[in-house]
Amino acid sequence: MSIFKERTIELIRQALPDELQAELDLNRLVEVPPDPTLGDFAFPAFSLAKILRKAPAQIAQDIAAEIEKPVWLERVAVVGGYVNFFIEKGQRAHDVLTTIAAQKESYGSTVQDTPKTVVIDFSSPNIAKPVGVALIRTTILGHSLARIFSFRGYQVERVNHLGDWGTQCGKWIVGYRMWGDEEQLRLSPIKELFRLYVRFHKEAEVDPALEDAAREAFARLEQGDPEIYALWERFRSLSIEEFKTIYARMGITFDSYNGEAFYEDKMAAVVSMLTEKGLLQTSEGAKIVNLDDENLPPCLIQKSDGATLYATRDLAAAIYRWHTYQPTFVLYVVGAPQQLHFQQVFAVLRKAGMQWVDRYEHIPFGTIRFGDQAMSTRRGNVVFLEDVLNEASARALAIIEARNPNLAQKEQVAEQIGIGAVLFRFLVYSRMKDISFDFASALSFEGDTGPYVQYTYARAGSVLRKAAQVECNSTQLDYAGLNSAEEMTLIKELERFPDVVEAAEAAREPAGIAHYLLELCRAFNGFYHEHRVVGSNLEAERLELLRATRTVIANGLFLLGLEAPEEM
RNA sequence: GCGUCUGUAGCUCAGUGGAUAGAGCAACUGCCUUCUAAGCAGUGGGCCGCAGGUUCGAUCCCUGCCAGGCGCACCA
Repeated sequence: MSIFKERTIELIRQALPDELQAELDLNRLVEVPPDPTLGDFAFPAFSLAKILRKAPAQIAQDIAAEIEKPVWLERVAVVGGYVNFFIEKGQRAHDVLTTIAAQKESYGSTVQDTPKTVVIDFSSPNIAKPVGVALIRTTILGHSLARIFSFRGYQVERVNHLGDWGTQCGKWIVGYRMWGDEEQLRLSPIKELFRLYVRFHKEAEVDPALEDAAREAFARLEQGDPEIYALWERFRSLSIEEFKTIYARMGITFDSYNGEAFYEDKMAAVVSMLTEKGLLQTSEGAKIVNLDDENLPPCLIQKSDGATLYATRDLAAAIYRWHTYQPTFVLYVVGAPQQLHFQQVFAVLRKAGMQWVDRYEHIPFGTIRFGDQAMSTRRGNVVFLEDVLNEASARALAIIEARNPNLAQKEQVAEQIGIGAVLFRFLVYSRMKDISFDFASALSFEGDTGPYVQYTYARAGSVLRKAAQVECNSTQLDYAGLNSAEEMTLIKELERFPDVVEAAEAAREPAGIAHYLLELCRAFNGFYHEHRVVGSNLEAERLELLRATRTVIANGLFLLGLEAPEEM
């Protein structure tokens, strides 16, 4: 928790009647007043009125009278039913800035005595389909969540549950044999496989026999036909290689690429386990688990032709992950349309007596639209992640050429900014919101954007470089001097970063960190505009403020998966 | 029909059981001989979808309704 909120809560607790000290959730009750002139923290006494049978204003008076003022507290004021706390400014500046200076890249992080494991299943592309914008959201969200949980002291296992099995594999095998372009496959495997996928569906509309051919090809793959298997394996590894290069541009790595093919030989065990527990029923020729008592539609386990299904694979994966990782949490970062699917899978496991499924969570997110149409892979109506990144990077480079043509390593910085803009754009919305994708807003570098945050970081760094060339006029730090409105606003923002990280973990929601960074940067830029650093009589203290701001921006950007360029 | 998510400024979105509801974009106006103007400051702009209820207090919690998205058996 942030430094002074914690101290204020402790102070209030001691001032309360004994019987209330334990039961009140002060962390929830204590708030920051809407106007800083009212105080730094406030305790509303209204909720105690009924319990104590006294007027809120009287209770507030009583609490204020009980408080023994520590050195860090400037004063306490009672306004109506509120007890308002004013923190001593110099003390606050000192404690916040020295804490950040000491903790640096670990400021805001948590150490766990015995590290708990969290498995995060994200990105998980279907390798026969392209990395469209829909896939961007799970990839970016999952990556950020992985960093947040890691920062919060968890051992994180990043799992890419590849869609590398199923009848669509038969489609690319058939497609490749009929229209495949070997050259293109080497150059750009994902786009070539995508082209085959789209063409397959187009041709299959007039020639339904293609569907049969695909089914047959997949059946032969399952039987281990060496020629077909070699083809599949080649497509798979080419696709993974290309994914890895895109992931690398975004700083993403995985601990496992075990996907659907990996679980293929673990399906029979799931079916027999469900049979043994008497959960499997036959309905219309298919094997199902009835979930009436959970108020859910039945979960389909096996098709009438004997083939297993999506749910079966997820059951196998869930069981495997439990035994492999003994996780505290398993997070599935998968779109909101699949909420029912996960409810069903989790319900089946619960019925099978696997109580550990309570640790499993679906982390849903809203749909991405392009214009007013939903993405449709089959129609080829997609935007490639790679093209978005390339475009973003190119636009960033153009801006650098126009504004800062002498910048060193322009291409690298442009990549950081362009990709930063895309990542930030996708993280700044609450994950449940549907978002409408358009290049104009995704590639905007002004206002509430990643580049704005990166720019603020670079700008502060520029002042530090400038200061290094100037004689420092003060060695004795006097934090009490940092008492202007702009400085206090900035210090308060810096102070609350640990709370923001904690909330982001609890809600599985990186958007809070993105919004926090925007506010932090606004606070910094307000300060920057109003106060001179280099050559001022508070130079040393303000440099500390700059360093702390840069530390927190860097930590926050890291949690979102963005780079923090030194210069831009 | 059932379930679920969303509904806040012209647009895109924050926000919280509490004291006057906030940003960005767009529009208009200022600010670069001074540490990066990818910036800062200002102006205008709101039945917080509608109606009840709980509460000292609701934009926030509950119920109903309206609008939109998504899902609901052999795809994943």
